[in-house]
Amino acid sequence: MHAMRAPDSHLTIASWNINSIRARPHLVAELLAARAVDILCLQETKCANGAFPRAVLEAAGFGHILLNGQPMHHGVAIASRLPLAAEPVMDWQANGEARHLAARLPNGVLLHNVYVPAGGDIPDRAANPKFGQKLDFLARMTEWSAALAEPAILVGDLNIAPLPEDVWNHKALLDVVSHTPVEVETLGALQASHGWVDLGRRFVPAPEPLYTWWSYRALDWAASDRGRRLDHVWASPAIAAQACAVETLRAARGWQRPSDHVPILATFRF
DNA sequence: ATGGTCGAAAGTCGA
Repeated sequence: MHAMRAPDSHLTIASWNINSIRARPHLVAELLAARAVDILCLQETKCANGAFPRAVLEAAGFGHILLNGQPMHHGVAIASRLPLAAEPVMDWQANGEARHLAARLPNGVLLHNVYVPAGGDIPDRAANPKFGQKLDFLARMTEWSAALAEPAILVGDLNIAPLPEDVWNHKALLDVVSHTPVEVETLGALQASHGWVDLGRRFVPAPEPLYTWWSYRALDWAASDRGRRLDHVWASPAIAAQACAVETLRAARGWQRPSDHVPILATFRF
């Protein structure tokens, strides 16, 4: 008989673009009932802080909640079973959009929750300012990342599927925003700036297809399976060494009134 | 085939 670690030595962090928390509190409850999550990072909450439905999280034991929301668009949140200490919030576009939250966990680890701009439909700066704003957001984030002084975990909707196997058809999506070469290169520079380890791909290596998002516009998302891996969990090398599992919860795309994104869960031995 | 579906909001716009 060999020794086993106590359950409380494991910590599971989930990241999920919920596409409006007020429209989908039932999904949060379903996730927290289905999986042993300790910390839940949400993106696209789409509500002001005062309108955030805290009760659904508190009822599930997530009494520690950090919010960076705004009316209508964007918005991020971190909800936790464990106490969190708020850390400075970044505004990489300097335009007030709520796209970042940071928290220090009880064990001292820093957690960053990010919602990268989608970038519009046309992959050209001149024709589509949103595309340039997306690249600029990532460039400023890269400067920040390069200067980080301590190990961290970075999760969120990065709105880029970097690998050929991160999309349902690499060639067909080369000129589709989220998978263009310039976006992949820009995300690669961000990753390299800190040596971030892509935990999704550490546990499901390419060329296995891996997706976290399926369009609402598909007649049958599961049958066509035209997905993209837009949601990520990254960690500094020292923290990545403590990761023991990653799961993308594909089934959540089929839940009632689903988000178009599914949760990605990472478990660490801390 | 330039569609198709969502949410927020009450116009369309962004995703």
